[in-house]
Amino acid sequence: MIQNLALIDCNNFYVSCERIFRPDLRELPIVVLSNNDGCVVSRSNEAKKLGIKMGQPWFECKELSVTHNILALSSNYTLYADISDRVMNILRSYSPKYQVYSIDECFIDLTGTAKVREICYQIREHVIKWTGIPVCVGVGSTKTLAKLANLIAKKHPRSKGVFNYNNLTETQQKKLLHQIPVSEVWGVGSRLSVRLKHRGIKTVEDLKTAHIPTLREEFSVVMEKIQRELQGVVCFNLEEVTPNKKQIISSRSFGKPIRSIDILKDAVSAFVANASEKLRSQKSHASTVQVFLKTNRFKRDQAQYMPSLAISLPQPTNDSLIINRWSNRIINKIFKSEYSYKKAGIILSGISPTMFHQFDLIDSTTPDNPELMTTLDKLNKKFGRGTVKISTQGFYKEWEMKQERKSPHYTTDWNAIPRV
DNA sequence: TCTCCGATTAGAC
DNA sequence: CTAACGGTCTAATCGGAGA
Repeated sequence: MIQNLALIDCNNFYVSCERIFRPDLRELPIVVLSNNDGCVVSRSNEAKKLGIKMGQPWFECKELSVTHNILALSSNYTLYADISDRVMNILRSYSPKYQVYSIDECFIDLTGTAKVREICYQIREHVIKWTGIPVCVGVGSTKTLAKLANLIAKKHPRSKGVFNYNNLTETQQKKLLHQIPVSEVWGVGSRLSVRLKHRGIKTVEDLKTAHIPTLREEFSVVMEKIQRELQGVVCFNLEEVTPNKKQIISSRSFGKPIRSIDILKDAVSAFVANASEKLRSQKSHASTVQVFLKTNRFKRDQAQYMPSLAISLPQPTNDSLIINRWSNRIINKIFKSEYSYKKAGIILSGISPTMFHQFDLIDSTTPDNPELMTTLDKLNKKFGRGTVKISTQGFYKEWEMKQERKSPHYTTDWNAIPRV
């Protein structure tokens, strides 16, 4: 039977989250900035119309923002994650088979459901009524086609936020795919679309009907799967259980350049706390710790230095204190005092489930302390991140990122609720 | 010269 | 006042060491 797979995608998600608590911002051109108030990562339709590009550095928008009074907000991920949870909880009530694909996207399997179109409109109404977030729904027989259908739902006002590709006749499908540039296909980014264009593949219909052996030769097995998906053959299944991460990264650009090793260690200990907490939450251990430092790559006139060093742990662990000791050693090794650093980070890899951990009975030099870590996680969850810290983490403020335009944590902090 | 494996890069969102 | 440019993850590819 043909799948009725729906992709629900929140419109301008971060901007929409901000607007829930600031109705005065509706209809106004606003954007949300990435960490460190660096780039534009979410735009209201009004901001899009004024020509603000996705990913554009905010300082480049200065002129536009002044002339058109565009408001920029720092990103508030605590708020967005909380709103996302609420949206996902509503969506999963429509089908037991679903996949939360990203913070603002979810696939739900509506195969076998009668009146798919009506249900999709109902979903839209339900979500906006209960959370205030506008969404669009695209339906197709594969993930790739559902994504494409969602694009139509977003772009064409006539669709009123819902588009079902499965309802089209073959002729209509062909005509539609012929109008969409290949760069809009899920998995085809800027570089691939240039290469495809080189081969004469410009529209989605071109890709769907392209010569298979050529496609395999010139591109990858992934491209072949994308083509099959466009033809209606399922190659990307719904992943109902989210697989454990194989690598956990925590890194950040600093608010200003850092020259002091102590401040760097302070910053990295915060990254360690963050990454190992994630590791513990998926009940895993890591066997490799890697730390990297970077100077500001945009300052062409300054000497660049981007050291990175990975070490294998004597035994796998998820203990923040142990990981922090190793990361400090790495920093001692790679740090050079003649540079100013703009970014640092930690990468945990060699990840395996906690239960497979082989205890080393002979070398018990630095035993980890699971009870301490569990307590630490509980306290930080209850009272907020950073309540209990490791090492000197948080002693220095110099490295903290710039966030000059942040909104309150409306839904996760009682004190943030405006008083009447 | 081949193979293995960690390191690095490319690409996506 | 001035300078100001994200973060996370996976897969593919590279390249050096040892067989």
